[in-house]
Amino acid sequence: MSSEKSPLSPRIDKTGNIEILIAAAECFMEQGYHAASIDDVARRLGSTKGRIYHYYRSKTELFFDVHREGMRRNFEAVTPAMKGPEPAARRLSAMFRQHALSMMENLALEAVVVQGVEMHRFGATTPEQRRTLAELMTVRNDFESLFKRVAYEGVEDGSIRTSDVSVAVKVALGAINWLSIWYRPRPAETRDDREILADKIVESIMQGLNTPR
Amino acid sequence: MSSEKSPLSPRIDKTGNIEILIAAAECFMEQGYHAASIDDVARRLGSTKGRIYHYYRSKTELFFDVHREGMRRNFEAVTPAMKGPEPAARRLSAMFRQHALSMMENLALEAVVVQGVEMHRFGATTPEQRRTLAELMTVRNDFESLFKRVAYEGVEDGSIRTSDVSVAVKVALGAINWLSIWYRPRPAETRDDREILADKIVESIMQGLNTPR
DNA sequence: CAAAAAACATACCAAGTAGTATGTGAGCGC
DNA sequence: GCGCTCACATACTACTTGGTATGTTTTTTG
Repeated sequence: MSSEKSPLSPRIDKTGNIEILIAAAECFMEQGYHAASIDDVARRLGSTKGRIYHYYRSKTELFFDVHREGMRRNFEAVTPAMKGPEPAARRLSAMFRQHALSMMENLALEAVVVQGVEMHRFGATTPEQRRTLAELMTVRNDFESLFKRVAYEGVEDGSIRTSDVSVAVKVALGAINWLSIWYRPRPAETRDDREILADKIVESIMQGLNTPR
Repeated sequence: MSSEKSPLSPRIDKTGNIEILIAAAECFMEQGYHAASIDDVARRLGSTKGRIYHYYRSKTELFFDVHREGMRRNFEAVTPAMKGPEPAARRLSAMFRQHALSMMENLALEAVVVQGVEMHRFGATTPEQRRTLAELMTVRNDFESLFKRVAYEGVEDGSIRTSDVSVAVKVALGAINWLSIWYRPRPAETRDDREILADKIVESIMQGLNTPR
């Protein structure tokens, strides 16, 4: 489920590879992809380049795998909430909520996802990298489509009203993704705190700012 | 109004300097700050490094000035809409609308603004750079405060209702800033097209997705 | 328990890039 | 028309950094 053929050692979930992904994500988040060196990532791991290049053939592939893992967790968080007997607006709310929580709890990974794959359009040289790039952008589109589908259901069952579903979904997802910019966990933060914040965000997205009546 | 003491030649608005800022913004947007080289920016200008380093002492300062110019245009777009006799909700809508239009019409500059100043926390070495950095983050806060202020007015005059003004504003601004990620002008796009899109975005922000009655 | 493979560490290099030092031609005051 | 400054272009350097080639140690396998 993780990815296609692994050209090197078994990628994700062997044991230590997730550590590499997290460390890389943190470096990429703090300094940006290009500014963060492989040595920085290794230093954060308390090891050296050798370890990283043992599992990843290039920095680009490392970035791609961070992106993949971030998106994987997004799907994992959201998909359970999208099916059910409730009206679509309810399910959509739940999806937004789960996505917001996923953003907060996988901050580094999701910050890298937000930083985006588009920037690598220039740098991607090998055909394999280009294929991977296209694949990742497809995944991002699929994720957005999840929300669009449920939103369209809501328009049909009358639980949602908007003049443009596509724009409305982009607005909502943008609001949530923006968490990676301003949200930073406070020292002693509990799960409840995050749920409260997520609820407020969902309220803003679903109800808007206007006085309802 | 642009900035304090200019250590080199008169920065903005001399004539050609704005060209440098735009070219730099486009490069930074496409490749990211670190991946874009000064030579890339110069090439886009049809000149060489010499021209850039004649006006800017370092790449970092160039980035800072791009950021400044982007924020300046944001203020320019939004401030006229914030005062007036209308209820605060109306004025806030107008501010959002203007901000969205500004994002679309200064896409490269604003993409750099969105890319963020935070990433330079690590790289900033000289004390002057650190001071500039703090200044720019203050400007960003001030910009957000503009919206918060009007939103609070709306809560008081009853035209706005939300459980947390601060979160609601962050949600709304995130939705608009997210434009820099997905919005790309179509080949033959008119001002009207952009206004239509801006209106849809504002509608989503103000009314939300839920069916109103 | 021997041997092979996995899991790293070390040492090194070639390429790209920020920044500098210096040259140069065009305009402009006098 | 002479010097002086502005507005760049050219040539060069010092340093960073992605990637590789090669050890070395631990684990697995037969």
